[in-house]
Amino acid sequence: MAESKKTRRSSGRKATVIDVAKVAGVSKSTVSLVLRGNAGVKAETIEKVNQAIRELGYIYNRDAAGLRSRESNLVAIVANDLANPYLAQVIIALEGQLERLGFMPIVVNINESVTRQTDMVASLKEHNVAGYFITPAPDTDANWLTELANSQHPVVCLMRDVEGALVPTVMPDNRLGMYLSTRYLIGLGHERIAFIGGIASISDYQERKEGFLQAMNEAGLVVKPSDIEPSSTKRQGGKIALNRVLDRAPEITAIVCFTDVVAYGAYTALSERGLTPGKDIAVVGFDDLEDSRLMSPALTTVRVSAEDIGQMACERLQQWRENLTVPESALVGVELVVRSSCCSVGKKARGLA
Amino acid sequence: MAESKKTRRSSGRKATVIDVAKVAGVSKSTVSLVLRGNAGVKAETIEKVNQAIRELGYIYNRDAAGLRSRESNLVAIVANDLANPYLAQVIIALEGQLERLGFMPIVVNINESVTRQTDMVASLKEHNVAGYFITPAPDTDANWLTELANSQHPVVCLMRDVEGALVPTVMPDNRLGMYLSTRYLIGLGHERIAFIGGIASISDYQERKEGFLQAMNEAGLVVKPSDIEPSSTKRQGGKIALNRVLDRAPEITAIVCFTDVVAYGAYTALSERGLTPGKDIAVVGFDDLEDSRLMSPALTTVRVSAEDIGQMACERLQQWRENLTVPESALVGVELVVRSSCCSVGKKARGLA
DNA sequence: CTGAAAGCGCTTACAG
DNA sequence: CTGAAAGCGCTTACAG
Repeated sequence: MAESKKTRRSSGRKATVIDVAKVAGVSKSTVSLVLRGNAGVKAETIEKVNQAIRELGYIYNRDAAGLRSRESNLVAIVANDLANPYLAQVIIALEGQLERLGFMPIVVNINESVTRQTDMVASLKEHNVAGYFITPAPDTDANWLTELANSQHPVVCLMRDVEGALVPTVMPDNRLGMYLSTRYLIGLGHERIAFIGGIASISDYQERKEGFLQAMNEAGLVVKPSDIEPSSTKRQGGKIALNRVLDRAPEITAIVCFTDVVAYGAYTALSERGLTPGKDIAVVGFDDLEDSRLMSPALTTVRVSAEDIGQMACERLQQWRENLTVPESALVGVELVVRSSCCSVGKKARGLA
Repeated sequence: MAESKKTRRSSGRKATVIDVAKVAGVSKSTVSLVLRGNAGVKAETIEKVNQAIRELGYIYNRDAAGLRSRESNLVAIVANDLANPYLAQVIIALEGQLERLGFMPIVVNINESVTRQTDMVASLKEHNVAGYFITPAPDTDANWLTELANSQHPVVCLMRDVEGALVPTVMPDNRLGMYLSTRYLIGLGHERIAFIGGIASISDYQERKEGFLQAMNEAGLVVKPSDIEPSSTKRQGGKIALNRVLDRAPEITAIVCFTDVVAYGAYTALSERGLTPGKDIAVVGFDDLEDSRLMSPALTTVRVSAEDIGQMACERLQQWRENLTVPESALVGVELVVRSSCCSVGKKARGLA
């Protein structure tokens, strides 16, 4: 039995729909209906077909199916940086959603390079993917993105907005998140607060900075331009930025970090300066990575649910496919998670002591 | 001009090879030869064809091409855990290599689940990918893997070995790496050394443990079973494992960690215990992640070049495709990177003091 | 619910 | 180097 199966399988070419039809004793069309899960085929027939498929080791040929039907089950997740742990979480959330909808998610990494982004997307077009999720590379051309959406399939931007592009974006409420964390620090009595990390050419940086500035302005606190220090979003960037800012102004008592990873870098730099976060200086992050509650002290940060981002992004893809109408952008809610990395200061601290 | 282009593009169906042939004034066959980069077409003709392609906004249909030629430019990277930063580095290295070879790398995340692995690979088969790189999920069936390699396209395992599977594996010399780091600790005078982190059902865990035990045995040091504490490979796992091991035996003076991430968790736990790595206790990791030199103290660890893994894995894929012969497995070299997380102890420390 | 026929857009011999 | 023809393995109307 096992022997005969093996023989049949390895004998000659791969099985096709025709072979399956023969073995099942039905027509090609019927096999196709079963393969596509079409309603209205007798249960008994379905069973016969599936039996034949197993027997022959038949493998569905999606190249042929896609050529004829012009449809594809592939959805591309075009990721700007696979080494970014928050993005990894978003990808995982997206994958879960997409599979439930019957899509095959494939991720393509562009490493923050517009050139790679252009090349990879061109290849994906040739493969006729059903839709795109994309965290656009810095300096992505708005027209390029709009054309992708027009001429091809649904496109949803994640995490970053490309100004002028007619494409829905799903991203955290960056402004609100930073506003909340900054207000929290102000409430603890901090008056000289620095903002470190992030690359100025990306939309989320601008939004987070605005949230920070808004909170400061509302409290009547001035922000010196030199207290804002952009940097790479890697750990190393946080370390460098923190040192720059504290070298210039040791009187700073609180640090707002562009992301948790930047905050981790700040932790390192502080420790090398003999300063303890949560005691000598306050630090807040953004993202609430899994690791952040394991830092010591545990990092106070802004939580953005990767699950929510994945879900809202998928909803938009579906809406686009079904109604053929371009969905609205969406802001995902944020939440301040208070842990142990912030101390009180000044009158506030004395008052509490 | 811009106007006429637009009109042409949006008028009706997508351009095909036939349209390109008409505009270029050549035959379908010639267009195909140009598309496939076939040698032996006049430069002038190539230019005419490319001009027509641009003019029409022609998009190559890989479903049709794949159906006819049975070839594909897709190579799948089946990743067990996208949240693992070391794996992210390996993926990035692999992508670089694959693109130079003209492949389109797509990554598929299986989240350490055999079920997802089976499902995703089944889908990839339907898409007729040209080859597979795979970091097998725990409890992967050796026969399943062998069959994948037999019946389909080249398969190269990364990082983990599946015992009994007839598939080449490219992974670090785990045994040597741990042997080196343990010897180093022994050289610093440590006698009671714990090994923490890692999941026992995966090959790299066994190999790293063996390297550790070998060094201990050679030095005539006994290892209590309770000084070996497996755990998840996440940061949280390292934290828990460290606490378990030190709760049982506070006299332990050095910790060998399964990975750098586990070591990060150990750092957290130590700090909460009021212990400083590199002063009160020695810690070594494995992987040499980018972050490890930024920890404070900077982590002593075993470096494995992700670039080398990517390169050797690609070589094997190519060899398989070209010679139709299954390549040998390969061990990638390792290197001990001494930084500041290890202290001397006992006679050794006193001698130096 | 089933069958025979056409066709998706390429590539592949093969003849010129 | 080019052209006419066949065919890859499906899905899609359409007739029964």
